Amino acid sequence: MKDKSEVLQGTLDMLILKVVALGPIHGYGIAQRMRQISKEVLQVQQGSLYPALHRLEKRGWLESSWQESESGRPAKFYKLSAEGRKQLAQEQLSWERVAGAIALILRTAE
Amino acid sequence: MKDKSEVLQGTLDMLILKVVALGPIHGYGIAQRMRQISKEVLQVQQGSLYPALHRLEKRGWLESSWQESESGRPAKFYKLSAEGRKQLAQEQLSWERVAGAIALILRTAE
DNA sequence: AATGTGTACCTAGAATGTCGACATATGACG
DNA sequence: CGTCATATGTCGACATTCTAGGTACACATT
Repeated sequence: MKDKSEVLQGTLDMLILKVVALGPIHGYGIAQRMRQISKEVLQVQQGSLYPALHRLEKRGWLESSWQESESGRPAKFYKLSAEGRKQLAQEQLSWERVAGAIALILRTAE
Repeated sequence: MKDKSEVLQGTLDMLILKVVALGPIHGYGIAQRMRQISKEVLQVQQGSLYPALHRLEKRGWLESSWQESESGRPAKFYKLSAEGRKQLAQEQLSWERVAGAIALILRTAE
């Protein structure tokens, strides 16, 4: 009966990569931006966000550096690596393939 | 580097409910039908399929009965219950909401 | 007669990912 | 001084899917 768990398993990495691709941004900002662009639908929890960021950095798709946030406090800014850009492109293709297939099923008439 | 894992986490239940909604069908047939409709994209593994069917039956969304399959051998046929129909409608709505939100993010220009 | 292939069911264990809850710290504002 | 928004992080629980195994029967091929 959960109403708020809105991030589809397996899509979070792609979404993060995509948001970071829009320009360097810190973790907290990623969550805000995702929420804003998606009109409040996609709400990443912190317990999902930070592990995901570490995962992506470990795999070499993101690079980070400490800088000052807009509010003047320290924050870890992420940017996309070259490999991250490739990965994003691939995940996007895969998403479209699968989402298209699901649409086919859902649209099948009785 | 997995190439074949094609079922998006969280969508399997919905897909199964939808395929069963097309008419009574046995488990093995569900996998075939899904694969066929999706043009070979969605390939459910048996290790995912059967636990899912038991899960769905336990929750009261599917009902089963042993009957003869087309090949003459016994097979467990599933049909959608009234609650299953409701559940399917709800999951479909939720899917469209989330898939739409993801599309918004992916389409955001730099 | 033996072997393989397709149908049809099933389970156990591992891997993964997400969430809820918690913990920490700072700056701004009343 | 307390509270809120910002900002990072961890930990354990939970659900889901996959890999890999198993059983059994029918039919076709060798």
